[in-house]
Amino acid sequence: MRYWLMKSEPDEASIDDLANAPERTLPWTGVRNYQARNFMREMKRGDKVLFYASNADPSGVTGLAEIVREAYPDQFALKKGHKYFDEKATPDDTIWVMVDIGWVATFPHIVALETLKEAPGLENMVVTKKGSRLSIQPVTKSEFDIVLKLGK
DNA sequence: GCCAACGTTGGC
DNA sequence: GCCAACGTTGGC
Repeated sequence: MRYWLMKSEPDEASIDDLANAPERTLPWTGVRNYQARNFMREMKRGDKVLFYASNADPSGVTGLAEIVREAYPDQFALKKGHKYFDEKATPDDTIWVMVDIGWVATFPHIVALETLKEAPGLENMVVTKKGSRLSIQPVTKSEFDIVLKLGK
């Protein structure tokens, strides 16, 4: 089992949106970065996800999710006019993929980025590093466990 | 294949 | 809203 961090701006999808969605699952569309896409391709059903709110006040981890459907073609890349349209995508190769995630838990309070930066053991966590813009990041088990504790 | 220009992300 | 840090594009 692997662990991940997935960023979303609250306007796009928040942990509450996930908790209130039908079957408490949401498709994770719109990833248009190759490194992030490649991580999505590695995701397996049951992998755990730290749900991260970016561009928020404050930004931070708001809850837990898990992978309920592994990578499949992101059809929005084919939809002309859609904000996730990519003119290089074809039906045979949409270039981009999405996964479905399921709600697991909403933290009683957000674990702010500042808290993550100060927490012992998270010094090497990708999200705490300067200039880390990647929207999908791998997380180690020990990092995951520390964040879980901070969220309780 | 280099790299300047441009666009985007996301903390602050 | 600013802007640093990145990623991507495209001329050469």
